[in-house]
Amino acid sequence: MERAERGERILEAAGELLVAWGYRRVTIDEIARRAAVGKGTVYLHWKTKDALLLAVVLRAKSRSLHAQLARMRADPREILPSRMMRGYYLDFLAEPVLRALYTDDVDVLGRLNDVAKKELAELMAFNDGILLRYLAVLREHGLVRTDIDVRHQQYVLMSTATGFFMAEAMLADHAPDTPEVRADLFAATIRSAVDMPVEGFGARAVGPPGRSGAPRARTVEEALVAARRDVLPLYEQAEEYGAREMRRQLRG
Amino acid sequence: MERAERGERILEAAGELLVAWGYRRVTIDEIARRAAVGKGTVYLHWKTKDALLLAVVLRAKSRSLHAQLARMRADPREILPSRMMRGYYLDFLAEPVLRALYTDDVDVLGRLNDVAKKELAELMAFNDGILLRYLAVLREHGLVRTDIDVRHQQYVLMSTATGFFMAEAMLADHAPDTPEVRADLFAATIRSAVDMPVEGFGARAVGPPGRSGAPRARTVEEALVAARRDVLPLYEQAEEYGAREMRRQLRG
DNA sequence: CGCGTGACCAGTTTCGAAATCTGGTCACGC
DNA sequence: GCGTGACCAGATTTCGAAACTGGTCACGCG
Repeated sequence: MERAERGERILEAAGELLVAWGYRRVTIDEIARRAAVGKGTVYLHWKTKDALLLAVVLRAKSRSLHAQLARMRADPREILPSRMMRGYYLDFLAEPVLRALYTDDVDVLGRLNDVAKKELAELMAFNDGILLRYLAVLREHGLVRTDIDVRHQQYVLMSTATGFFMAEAMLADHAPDTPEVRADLFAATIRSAVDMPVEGFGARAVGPPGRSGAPRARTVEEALVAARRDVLPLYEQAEEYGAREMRRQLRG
Repeated sequence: MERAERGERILEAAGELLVAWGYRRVTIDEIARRAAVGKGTVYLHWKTKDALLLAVVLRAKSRSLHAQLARMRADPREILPSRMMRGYYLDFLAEPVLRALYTDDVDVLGRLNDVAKKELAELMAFNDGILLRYLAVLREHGLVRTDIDVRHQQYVLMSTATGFFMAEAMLADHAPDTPEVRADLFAATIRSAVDMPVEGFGARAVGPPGRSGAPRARTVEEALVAARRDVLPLYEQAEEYGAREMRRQLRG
């Protein structure tokens, strides 16, 4: 049990340094000093520096994913794109590592070696796939607009998210002061652009005819619960992928 | 007439080089060579290198603004945020200088001297003000949603635009292939998030009670034409500002 | 006389080699 | 057997010298 706790301390120290100094300036020596272990010990846990810092990022992402899952389990409405992205956005702001990843992106990602870059690219491709399947599921259940091609819808989602994330750094001056307000604006944008509008329908009838035999839900609430059954496994899969990837970077 | 044509050639050469090499690598010597004038001649036209390159950017922006105005004069619907941003986006993609400004932004803007930075910051602040007044005008005429604070609405507009602009560089892989499709997705996003929804209303009744004595328009068409009367001067003002700024950078 | 020019200057950037630092290893010893 | 830090090769930083570049201006051509 000594071992795991030590690894944890190393990850913690690496995370702090990554946020405070940026990738370029972080040194293994300093990480070891902060974690109060010998330098060699760091290499008993991770193959390379990149593997360690990748693990830091993966852990932050995994935490965010975990929170996401908890929210969705607690309230099926959280599977709606607007709600989901709202949560993601707030987690992103609260998690310094993830924020640094976007704010400093050149600094943080520019110096990764090719292996780590490939891992990260794979992770993003994987997440891309998950997002696409997620949108397809919601479409089946009449929970997102169907007047746009799924891939286009995904592009809209990604672009808008990129915009609000980048705005944190670029439009900092003119931005509404509280993260919650910004999150709400982001959510409202996604809701009107991606979520299936329900108000107009009296929140009763849902969406278009579900293809491929998905049973037609009567109320939005029912559709949400039904869709959640299909969405949760996707997120669990994403979580699993991250965990597996993190394990792959370990020694032993 | 010799003079103006010469200045034009210099601007042209500077623009080409800016796009091809990025700000850092552009040299006055090379600009002069390409424009087939002596180096000193460049300084007969502009006070400094930064003034010249700022002029290149301002001219590109001015061209975009000019096209915008032409579109709005031709069709009042072009004043709607979704339409306006769509045009802006396409111009942006078509104008290499503007595109380079976003793609390379660190490279292009990072090296400007303090004076040029201040000018640019002022320009952006000015445009910010214009955008705000533009939204206020449209609101008066019931052409944009009123369920959001104007400043928040502006933030949504800027963030979303930032996202679609950055996506050009960041999401290049997964992006729909034609600029027009991307422009349409952008426009659709803005439309649903910012434009006043009209379909549901049968495109007849318009918006909320106009305050401050603006006469209540009966149809969307009428509202558009009325709003255009107030919007055009704003854009002309922006154009004027750019022209003035450009003149300020000249010799004599 | 006036406009365009390129040699010229000062300040900045680039270059290159020496010096320093850092990721990663491994023989040691607790 | 696990943790450690001295150690090594390769990468990065440093720093003075060399090269370049923005900007000026005395010249001379028309």
